[in-house]
Amino acid sequence: MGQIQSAQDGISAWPVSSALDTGLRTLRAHDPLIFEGDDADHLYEVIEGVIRVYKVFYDGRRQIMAFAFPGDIIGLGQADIYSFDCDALTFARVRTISKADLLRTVRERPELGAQMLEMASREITAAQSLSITLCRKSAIERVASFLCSLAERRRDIGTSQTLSVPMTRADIADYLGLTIETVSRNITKLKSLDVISLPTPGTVLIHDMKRLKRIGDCEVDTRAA
Amino acid sequence: MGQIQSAQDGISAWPVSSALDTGLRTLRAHDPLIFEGDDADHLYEVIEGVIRVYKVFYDGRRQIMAFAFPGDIIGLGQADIYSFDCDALTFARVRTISKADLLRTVRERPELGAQMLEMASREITAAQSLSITLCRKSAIERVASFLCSLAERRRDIGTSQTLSVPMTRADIADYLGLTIETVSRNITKLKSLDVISLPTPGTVLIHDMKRLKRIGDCEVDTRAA
DNA sequence: CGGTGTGTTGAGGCACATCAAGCCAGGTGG
DNA sequence: CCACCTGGCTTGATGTGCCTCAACACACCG
Repeated sequence: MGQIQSAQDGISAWPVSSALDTGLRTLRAHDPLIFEGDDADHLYEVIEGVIRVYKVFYDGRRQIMAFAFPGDIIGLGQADIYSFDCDALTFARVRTISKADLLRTVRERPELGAQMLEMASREITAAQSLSITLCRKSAIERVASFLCSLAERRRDIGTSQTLSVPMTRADIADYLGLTIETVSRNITKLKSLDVISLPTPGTVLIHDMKRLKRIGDCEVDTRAA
Repeated sequence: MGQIQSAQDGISAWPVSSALDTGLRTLRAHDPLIFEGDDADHLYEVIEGVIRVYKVFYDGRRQIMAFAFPGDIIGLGQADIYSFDCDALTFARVRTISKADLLRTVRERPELGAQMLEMASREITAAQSLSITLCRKSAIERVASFLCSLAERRRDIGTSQTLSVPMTRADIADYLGLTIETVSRNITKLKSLDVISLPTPGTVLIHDMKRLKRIGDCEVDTRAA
């Protein structure tokens, strides 16, 4: 249970890995993958499961910077040492890619460099849109846009769909810059607005995708009861 | 007045531009450089002055995503069209770089691709740290870390230094996700803590760099009077 | 001289944090 | 079997940091 669909787009969305000597690694839930300060000599491509990328502060507060799903690459924005911690949210498999190998290969096949730049571009866009989410949006807008972005990763966009949400309220809170209580209250609010329901724990049923998206994009005034 | 030091590291920190057919463009304060939705066919390297990168929302609110200083590249994270607006904060000069030319050149000289990836990496790091600033920090911590990051761009880090701050309170507020009043109040608070002073408008004198940095890094409890 | 843009300061309100209590499911041990 | 604990989640009461609204100081300019 709680297991994310394995890469539905086939073996790997990222052609670089197929041109390289790569390894595989299997993680159980909560197994660590990267510690902040480690030598950043590898990239990781998520094959199955969900990986949690986060920073812990001196005072114990935690900012989750990303949930990495199958097809995502971890470590692109890292120079010599990693600036974050990283562990498995669920059972997961990742492909390990040596950065040294990768750079050598890119030298031989420049077109792969463009691919990597594109991946990096996407990561920049993601980080910037997270900035905006965290700064400009109200609590309910953050929760709504979080659910939307989960749904969008599942490709099959319709008006109604069920969504596996393997992360706890604490994970969501630390990703959205809220407390678990506020996350919980706003999920309840979305329920009472008939936009979603929770058939089982760890599952969200989206009734009205368009409305959820409008709320997440700040196009709805949700202050009324 | 209000003019930022021109690139003190010489002609260009970015070797790519020297290998390419590039153009130059001069902007007066408030001249636009990029409109959201434009074809993203160029990158821009700031030579002199400060460029403001921002998004405007349907409701008129504005999020400044970056202030670009000499040596910075604008447009790296953009696919086919720009997703932001961009104008000059001060008098500025930028080098225009055709993306098509650039890609062609990278194909011939793969080592430039690695350079670009590094630039992209830096941008990812910047965007992520902005996320954290916006989400985890109190108002005074945001203002302090903003001043610190301005000071760090000036390289010469000591315990005391004067800083040219060419942006208005509104710019700072829209960068930090605060209101102009809150920015003003917290600058006053930093003054009354004897960490900074304002010799003239547009100039900040940092008395205690270490303390400012500690505040910006959330290592100080500033709730007491 | 009034008009405009920028910055500062004060009073009050609101959204979210904090503190606290309780529900439910699952596990463990008597 | 029940008693008890634990972890995840929800809900309520209260506090607080920042926003909102408002007034004013100051420089610049036609």
